[in-house]
Amino acid sequence: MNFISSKEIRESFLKFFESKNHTIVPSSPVVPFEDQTLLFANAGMNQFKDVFLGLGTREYKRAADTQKCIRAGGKHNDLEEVGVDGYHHTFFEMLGNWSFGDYYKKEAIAWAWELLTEVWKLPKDRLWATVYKSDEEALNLWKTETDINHSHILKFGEKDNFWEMGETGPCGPCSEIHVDLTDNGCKPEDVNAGLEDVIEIWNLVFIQYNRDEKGELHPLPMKHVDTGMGLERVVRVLNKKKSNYDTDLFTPILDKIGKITGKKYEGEYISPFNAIADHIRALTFAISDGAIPSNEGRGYVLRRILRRALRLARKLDYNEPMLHELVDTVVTNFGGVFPEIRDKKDFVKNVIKAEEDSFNLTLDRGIEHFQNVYERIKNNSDKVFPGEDAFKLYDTYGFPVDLTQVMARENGFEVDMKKFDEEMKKQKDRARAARKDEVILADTKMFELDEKLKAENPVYNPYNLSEKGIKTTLLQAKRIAGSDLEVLVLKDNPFYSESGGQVSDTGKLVFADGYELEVIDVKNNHFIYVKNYDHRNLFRKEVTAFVDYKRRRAIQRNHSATHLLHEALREVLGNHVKQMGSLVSDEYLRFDFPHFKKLSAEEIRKIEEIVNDKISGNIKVDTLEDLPLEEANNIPNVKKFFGDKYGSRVRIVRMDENFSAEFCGGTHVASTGDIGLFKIVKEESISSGVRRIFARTGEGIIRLIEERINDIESIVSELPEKYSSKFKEALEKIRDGVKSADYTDASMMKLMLEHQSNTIKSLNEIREKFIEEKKQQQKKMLKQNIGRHIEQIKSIIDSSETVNGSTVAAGRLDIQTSDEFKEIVDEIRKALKNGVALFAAVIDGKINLVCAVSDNLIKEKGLSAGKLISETAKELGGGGGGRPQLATAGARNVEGIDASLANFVSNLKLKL
RNA sequence: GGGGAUAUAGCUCAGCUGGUAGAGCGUCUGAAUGGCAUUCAGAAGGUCAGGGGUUCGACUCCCCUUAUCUCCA
Repeated sequence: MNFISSKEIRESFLKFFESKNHTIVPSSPVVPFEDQTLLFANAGMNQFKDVFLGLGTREYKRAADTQKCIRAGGKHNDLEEVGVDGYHHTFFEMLGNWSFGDYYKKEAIAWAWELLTEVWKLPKDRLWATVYKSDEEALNLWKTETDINHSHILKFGEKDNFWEMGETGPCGPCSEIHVDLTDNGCKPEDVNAGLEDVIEIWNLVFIQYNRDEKGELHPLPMKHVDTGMGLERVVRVLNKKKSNYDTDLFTPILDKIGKITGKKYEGEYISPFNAIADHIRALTFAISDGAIPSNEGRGYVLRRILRRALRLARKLDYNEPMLHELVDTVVTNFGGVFPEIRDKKDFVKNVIKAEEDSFNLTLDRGIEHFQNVYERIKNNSDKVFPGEDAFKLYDTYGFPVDLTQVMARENGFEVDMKKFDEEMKKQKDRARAARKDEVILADTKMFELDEKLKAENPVYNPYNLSEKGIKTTLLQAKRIAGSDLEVLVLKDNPFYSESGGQVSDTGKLVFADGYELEVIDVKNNHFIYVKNYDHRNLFRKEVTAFVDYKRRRAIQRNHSATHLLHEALREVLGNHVKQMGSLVSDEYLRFDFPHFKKLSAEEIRKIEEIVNDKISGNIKVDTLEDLPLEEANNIPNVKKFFGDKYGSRVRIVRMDENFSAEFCGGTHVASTGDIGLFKIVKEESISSGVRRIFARTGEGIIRLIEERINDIESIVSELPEKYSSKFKEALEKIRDGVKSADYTDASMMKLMLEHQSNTIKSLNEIREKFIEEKKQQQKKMLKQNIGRHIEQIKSIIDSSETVNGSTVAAGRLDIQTSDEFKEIVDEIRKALKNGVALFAAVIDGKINLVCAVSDNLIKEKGLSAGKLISETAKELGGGGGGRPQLATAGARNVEGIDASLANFVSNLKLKL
């Protein structure tokens, strides 16, 4: 058989199913932001999960695709295995075809056979089929629909041939196709035996049951087909290679690794080469789809993959960052099928380079810690590097244990790996135990419409808002146990319910008899929270619902501004910018997106300029209601949100056809001019690689100005009169200006903000100058005072008695602050050549004591300042200590000072 | 979600069982040299991350918060 490229194989698969009336769909992102239960896309069916669960539908009944998948860390794949053999991967492509309630086993089996044997020309006598032990239907179809050797159809049990999505949910029997690559042909018992030469290449799953909580199976009204075939494996089989890495999916990357490191792809180098080639594919695809290496969740999986690749690069004697250099090769080879990696190329390289640098830093720190441990143990005769220390290096400082082993061996030591593994097990047990304690509190049933309510057809329509309110009736009222909150359901609900980052509306309900209830929150479209409901019977009573109109309009300004900001960010920073989180309230808007460095002042200025230009253009905001999903997807540059699921019909909000279009269920201004001024007030990092922007619009700008005035006032109030007077005047003017300001006048707002910024700037300069002046003054004072104290100390010492040639000095010092007291402590020893001195000072009503003893007396008489001072301190109701030369203490009994000082002198005389 | 670690001068970090906050590099000043590299002498520079507690006294011990690093899930 001649060489067939991976590109041809991928294309022929899709073409084959297209000819069988399948819709070819793009791969879903490998990073499933909308599915919290899944770290990475790990099978082709992920994007159709909602269909199988009966929650969603598609425009088509047959589909085929090649799906980007990542399996790392979980049950399916141990990261440490990748590269060692020829068929484990972190990243791979899964070819698949699906039927949603359309064709079933017969076609699935016939077509699979046709593709494998007629299109790809695999020898029929080398193929084996397996079916679920009781699935006679599939067994017979293999016999009637294909010309497979009947002795090559085998039955297996649950483990191999029954597929389940989870503990409950859709499931069914499957039928696998295995290929025999042995030299002389295999026997039936070799299938599913884990042999390298007899491998499964295609799994056909027939979803026909739903498993309930009791574990019982119920037939599904709609039966589905879900198949999966690993591209890497197929390419290897069709090209008769021993290893997946010997295919054109990997060889260009392996060549590039060889070029960079100068090593040949042979012998002990094969496994690191393979692993690096595998890992760079995973990293490139995952980062392109929006994941970023970090210390938790999927980001952490990426970090581990990247660090493993770097560790293995060291086995190729290459210690420099090199992974980012491989991105180009990946993009050249896969950018045609997956254009997203081409678009994000530079971003991916930057992220990888940054992470490589950060790992090098971690390694440097780890080496230091290794040295510390080694210094401690180097003279040990057993030459064992303790497992606890190796674990600590790994656990706390991220230093890979294999590097510890290498470094230990270089010094003739061996790491105690048994102990290391024990520590690791403890760590895992801890994490697992903590997981069990989790309690799920969410009472979701509270916010679902029951059958009775559904029959009433309650309407959720927050879009056509009027200040006059809307008349409707009350369908339900339920108290939340243990609270003063009541949950109401209206026939028509005009209150927006939190979604897509936009906060819920507030407002009030007014009943015909004048009874009013305040609306404080809305959940799941229909459920309205009110406070202090007095339990009168309101069932089916007429009510007028008033949304807090002013607040809603402020929210809408921020929401529309968020859309403009999103597109402006993409224009200024690049198209890797995606919404990772968003909050739209009446006060401000918040927007999170992936970006690897701080935004510069210039970038922020540009972004604001673009948004404000669009505002001053007063562009009409279009809402396309109830658009078919497919049509919506075709809108150029349309943005979807993570965290939202879309049905077959969607809502699009568009501002300027060439600028911004987003899937969005939120409410917006009529035209952009209503927004007023847009101003970014803060830009920060919330985790590595993720930035957060806070911005304000419209009335929020006025609030911003007012907040700033308060800031300025508090600064001014700290300043002395000579600096503050002119600012006080300016403040009054601004306050007056704000009162009469019109927030829709964007240029006026802009002027006010600029003027204010300048004021704050010059104010801060003056403040710093003032603080510096004050500080210098205090220092000068301190010096002067200390000079005085030293004089006092000297005079006390000079006028003290001497006993046997040694001075015995004691006295009170006139010191007010503990700073000054600290400063004079070592001056005492300087002034005291031969003798003992004890000084006391009362600071803040407490006694501070210091005692000094000259060196000769410590040696000759065994005196200790620490002991002496603690005796005196005890007398005075305190304690203290220190070294023999010098000690300090504190006490409370101020009246006793003079007596204790006298006592001290007379006691000492006896000792000298 | 759970565990470990770190936060001290502009930078890199010491600081023991509570009792005088330090080093190296950098900065500034001065000296040596025709200039630079360099050498020597001196100086400035600290809310010991923030907040609470224990204590006569906390950089040090305890608790909380924040930020960063790291491992496990």
